[in-house]
Amino acid sequence: MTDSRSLFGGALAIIVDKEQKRIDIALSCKDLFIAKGIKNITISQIAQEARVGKGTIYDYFKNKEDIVFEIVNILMAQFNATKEQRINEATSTKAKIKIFFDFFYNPDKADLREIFKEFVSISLTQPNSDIQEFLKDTFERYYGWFCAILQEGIDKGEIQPIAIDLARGFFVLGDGLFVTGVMTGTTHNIQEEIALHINTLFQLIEVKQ
Amino acid sequence: MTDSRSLFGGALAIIVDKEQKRIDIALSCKDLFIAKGIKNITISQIAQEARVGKGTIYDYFKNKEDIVFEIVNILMAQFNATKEQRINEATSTKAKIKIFFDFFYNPDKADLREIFKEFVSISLTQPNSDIQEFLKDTFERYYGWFCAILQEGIDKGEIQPIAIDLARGFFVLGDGLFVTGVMTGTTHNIQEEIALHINTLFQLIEVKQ
DNA sequence: TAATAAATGACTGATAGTCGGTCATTGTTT
DNA sequence: AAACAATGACCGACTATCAGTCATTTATTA
Repeated sequence: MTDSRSLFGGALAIIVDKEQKRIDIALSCKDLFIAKGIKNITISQIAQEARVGKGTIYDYFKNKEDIVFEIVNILMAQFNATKEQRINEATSTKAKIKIFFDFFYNPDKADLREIFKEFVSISLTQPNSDIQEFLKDTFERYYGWFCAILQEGIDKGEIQPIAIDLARGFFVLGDGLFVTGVMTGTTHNIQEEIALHINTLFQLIEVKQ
Repeated sequence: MTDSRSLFGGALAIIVDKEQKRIDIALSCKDLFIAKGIKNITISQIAQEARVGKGTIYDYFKNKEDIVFEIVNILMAQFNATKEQRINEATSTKAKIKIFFDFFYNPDKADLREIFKEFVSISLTQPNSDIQEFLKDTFERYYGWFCAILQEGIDKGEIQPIAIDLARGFFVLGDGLFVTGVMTGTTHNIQEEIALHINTLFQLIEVKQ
């Protein structure tokens, strides 16, 4: 844990990489959050799981919600790292879009979705400026990306220009299915539902040869 | 409060209409929930606002979340009561659909949305069987209704049959916009966004004369 | 040894939820 | 009509729990 040193002036004591330790603590209790949910964990349990004292948790996090935020940040960063590549591998616009939405159904991402669910719950009722900023950035980035995929499809002559006007509502499809899916307990066939919707929409917006 | 009596055997004491009192308590603290949010209210404050003792709250509700659930139930029932009429007043299918989504933008329903937001947050992470049932019923009912509106439009020759395949994704539009809107703090122009999406979609699914 | 950063867990204040007891109302008995 | 019995409604003091703080200890380096 004690690895990086202050470069300014003489460091007189242990200097830990605060950022790294924050990550270590967050990851060490990730499974606990996924298994039990934020409401059913205590800070003491978290501290125990992370092998640190209770007070130490507060040296690195504002509160429980802040830990969830960190976990989401870490997992999202990992997710984003591979996402671009996976989308680029697809050839058609339709395939790209399906992959674009795979966050919502990819079995490998079940953990991320579970934490994301907690995060959405927090974001709805107790957002802070960091969360707001994160959400806004993430949204804009993905939405811009989604529009770029559509535009590319238009430029290539695959889909009609009208697709751009559908972008916003289209983009929100995943969120809507996710939330209603979780709430009604019908998350099993989200992949099919997304596929059906995209296929149907493509019947309408595809450029006829 | 003391009105109905047990009909079986001799009733020996005051009998209050439990259902009505549950409603009275819920409504009396509705504004408190809207103003502060569930996290920032204590049961004591709620009891004070409702002019009852703290213990009495627990005679009628399991916990704070249960109160939010009751408020949502009440407001939704009021909302539903007028919804059918408002939709029937519209003539075209497109107009009906726009009204169908007005939950998400009608200024008169801001209170309902505020409570609904809390309710969604709760439903995501601490659902119980009552909540699950409520959500499932509500969902099925509205989805069935939405499909019926589309089908009617198809039967009338207003829109193409393909619209039915879009129903699920289309239906989820409001939820998606609502959640992302709240999370990114961009709830102001939901009405326009819904209108744009519907108009665009109608360009594609309308039956050309 | 002095200086400083990091870590800690006992402590505090707040609050959710419980429980034993009181009160109000009405049926029953005399 | 008075006394009593039975019961549901109501309540707030009490308990248990837990988030968050802070005085103290430990570790490291010069």
